Amino acid sequence: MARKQPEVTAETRQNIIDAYWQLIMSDTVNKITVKMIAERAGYNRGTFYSYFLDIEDLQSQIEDELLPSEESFEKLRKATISKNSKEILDVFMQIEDSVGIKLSFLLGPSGSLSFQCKFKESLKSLIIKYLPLDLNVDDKTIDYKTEMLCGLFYETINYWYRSGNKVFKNEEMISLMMDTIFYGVVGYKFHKENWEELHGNNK
Amino acid sequence: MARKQPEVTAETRQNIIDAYWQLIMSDTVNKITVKMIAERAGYNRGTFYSYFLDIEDLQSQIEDELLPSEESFEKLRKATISKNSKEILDVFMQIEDSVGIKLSFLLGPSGSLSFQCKFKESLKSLIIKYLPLDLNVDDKTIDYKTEMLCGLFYETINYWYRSGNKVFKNEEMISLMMDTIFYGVVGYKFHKENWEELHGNNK
DNA sequence: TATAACCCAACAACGTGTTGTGCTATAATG
DNA sequence: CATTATAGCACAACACGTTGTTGGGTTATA
Repeated sequence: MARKQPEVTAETRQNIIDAYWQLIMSDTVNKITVKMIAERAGYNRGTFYSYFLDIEDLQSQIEDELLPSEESFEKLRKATISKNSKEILDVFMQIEDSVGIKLSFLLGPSGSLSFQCKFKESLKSLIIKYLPLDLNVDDKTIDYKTEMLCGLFYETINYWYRSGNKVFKNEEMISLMMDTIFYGVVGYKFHKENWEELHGNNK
Repeated sequence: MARKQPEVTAETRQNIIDAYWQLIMSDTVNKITVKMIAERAGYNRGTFYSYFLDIEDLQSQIEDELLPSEESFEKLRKATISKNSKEILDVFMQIEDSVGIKLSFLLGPSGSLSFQCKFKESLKSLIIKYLPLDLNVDDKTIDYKTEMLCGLFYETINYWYRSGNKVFKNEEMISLMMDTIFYGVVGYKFHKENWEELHGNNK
């Protein structure tokens, strides 16, 4: 538990956080200790406990700052209404240098499962809140559809970060995602030859 | 390191593994130690090290046994060719009681990130190997499309396990997934009103 | 009676979280 | 201006738990 509560500084706190980021993002380290964080930050080990309960506490604090915000999706809602596609991009591709690097790490294989779950949950609740539903759709399937829509957003964001923004331009990426959402994963021909014959062209 | 290599039994090994499963699946425990595993299995702590290098070694061994197998997708390939939809279901929904429970746990929020990555990778390589591509599609986008197809498979499997197979029947689930893959995430009406006007109905 | 499978006790090494004490630079006070 | 005071941190030590290893002992089976 934090020992002396008032005797803390925002600067020292950030120094400890930065040291933690350096350690988890250097793939040479797998098991991180409080001692390592304190040494990297240039503080005594006891100082760590003046700022955080333990490593898990530190981790959850820095993760919460990286979740998709309410404001960003408010921008999306206005963008879909005002038909400004440029603003749609900005929401998901606001890779503000250091922030984008941290995000792509946490979302990756060496990242944090808890963060990925929280990220998906935030995405889902924001999608439900801001993206209007077609009321003609079966209530039974809408939950599944929402899950898939969220999944496509999530995977696209992940792909965007993994590809290092090199493969597609912003406009191409968002266009490709929208096409996939609205028209399906075209490109695999087995459905035309088999699937429609299986169930009949009932769609 | 395992001390006495020949002096081991498959039965004892399985008992230790079962004890580990009991511990990680009981949400009352968050930090698992070798001592806890040994006590739960009914063995001395030293016996654990005769069978596994450490907990991480145990974990990776049991995870590899749960990855989607080559045979299961061979069944899928034959199914798509022979147009037997029943066999397609069996591939992804062969929830053999205990196996399904373990799978859904590892794929969940309290599961294993390393397993989820290995699971996705296996899924991806199998999809690339067995699902035929439409050669008319742009090479640049096919990587992204494959990623999204894999994501939809993954999310559907996850949804299937999370819902406890209660919401949809097997046939309904696979039909819903196929529809989503081929025709997109219908149900959200914002695309008809906004998206097509944004980019023109160029698809 | 020999061996396989396991138990038991002990070990050094390391990480954890806490505590008491002392240092030093900056700020407040008479 | 000299002096106290305090905020921020260093340092050392503590009890405790986990780790991986080792040497020796036990028991049932063949």
